[in-house]
Amino acid sequence: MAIERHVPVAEQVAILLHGRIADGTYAPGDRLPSEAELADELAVSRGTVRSALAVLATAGLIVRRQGDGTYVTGVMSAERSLMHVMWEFTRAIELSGHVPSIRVVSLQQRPATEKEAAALNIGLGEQVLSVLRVIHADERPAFLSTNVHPANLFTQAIDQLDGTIEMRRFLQRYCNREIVCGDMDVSAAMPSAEVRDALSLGANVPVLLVESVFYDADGRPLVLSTSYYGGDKLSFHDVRRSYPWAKTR
Amino acid sequence: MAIERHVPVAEQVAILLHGRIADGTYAPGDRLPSEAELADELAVSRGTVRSALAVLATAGLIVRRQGDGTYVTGVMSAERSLMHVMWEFTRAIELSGHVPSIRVVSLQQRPATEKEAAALNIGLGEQVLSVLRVIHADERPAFLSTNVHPANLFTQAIDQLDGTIEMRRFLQRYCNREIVCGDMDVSAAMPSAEVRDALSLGANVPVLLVESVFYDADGRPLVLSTSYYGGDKLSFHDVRRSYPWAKTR
DNA sequence: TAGTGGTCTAGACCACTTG
DNA sequence: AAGTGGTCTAGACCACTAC
Repeated sequence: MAIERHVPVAEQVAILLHGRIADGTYAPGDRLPSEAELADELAVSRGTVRSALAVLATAGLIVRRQGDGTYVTGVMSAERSLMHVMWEFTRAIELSGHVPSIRVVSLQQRPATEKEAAALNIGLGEQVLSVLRVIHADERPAFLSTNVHPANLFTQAIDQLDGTIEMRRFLQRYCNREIVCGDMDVSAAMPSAEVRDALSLGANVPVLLVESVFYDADGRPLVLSTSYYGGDKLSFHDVRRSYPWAKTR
Repeated sequence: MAIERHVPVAEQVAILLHGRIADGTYAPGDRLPSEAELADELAVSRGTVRSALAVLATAGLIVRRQGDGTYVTGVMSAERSLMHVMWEFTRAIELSGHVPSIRVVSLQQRPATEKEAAALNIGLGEQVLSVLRVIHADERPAFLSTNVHPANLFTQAIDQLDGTIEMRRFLQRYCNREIVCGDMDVSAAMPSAEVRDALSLGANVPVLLVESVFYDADGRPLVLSTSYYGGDKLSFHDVRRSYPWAKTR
């Protein structure tokens, strides 16, 4: 028998409301029913409705105005931060209207370099799993990406691993770990000959270089990722996350 | 008599706990008192304590583990997203250990171009306020930035505006608007002669180009910002914001 | 098993916007 | 004045972890 997963009520409410926005029951510009009405209709407490609405508001799907009401914005994507782009290349490519595919160049286990050991918080020379891939958009190479994981996260033999799945799912499936945050460096660079080749670029075309370390909820490094992007630009949406009380005087 | 600002209890609790973490009362690695103990000590409800802790957890200052406890992480900066970097250049420069300064190149009012009108959701040819600035780090130019605002946000005469203050404060002070989210494009580019000059760059050095539109809580565009960054790399920290239920199956 | 954080409820009052 | 979202409370039960 499958594990019975307890699904929080607020989550179910959020999914339900998300569905109503997605299918146009609540269309962009519409005002949603009040918290009290929703609580009444769904037979849950007002606090539960508020939790669900807070999720949708944070995602940008709705806007809430005290004394007025809750309105549908028309924004539908909740996963457009730069971090999401970097850990879910294919979704980012889909969102921009192209067809993604992942090709594995190499997948190997080897000792960590000094830089990798420092970033992943492991001993120098400890084993790492290194995955080099090219992510295509409509059969044209877009990203050249190297993911380096601490090998001790994995229990499977290396030839059991499927390198064509997205980094985040890869970590979920094989390590049962969830990416929660990341430190990222973005810079402009002239590509080396290898990178230029892999991305089929002309001469004298700069690329974006994104170097990231992603962590789980406990702050453990899961992956050091180095990605070159040869396309036009990376687009994303960001929402404020500073302290609400951090007013500028 | 000054306006009496009502300060939510949860916010006061968050500030208090933030202070205890900052001053080492709760040191990195320490376990915080339980929610019940904090609620008891501060004479507030457990829900209020939870709200405060949620803010600190989102900022990354603490980690919470069900059945175990709440722990201090050692991470102190809550404002390191790329969006914050782009709207608070000087803070980003400070965080990287340098001394920032802002120099205004020009500040003028003129009709909007087609691109500006589209981005700012105003009519073509409506007036905009355009601010061109160079942001220095330790007397070396780091960013060349143009901010274009809808002129109708401003009531002051143009010569009353102080262009040396940060964009976010600028909007707060003169328009009473708060930046809440933004759409951003990041790309690598070869700088034009003017940009190369302004940033004192050598030949054949690529720059980062960040084009952003920032919005207030109601989705109104406040500014179209175009920034060139001539330094090594932009570093920032990002926290997951996808739907908690958006599990990858 | 005791104690932690996670969720939900029902009710109250406040701040704000709209008519 | 009526109705909205924003905040806070007190209490309950559950899921999980450490001992």
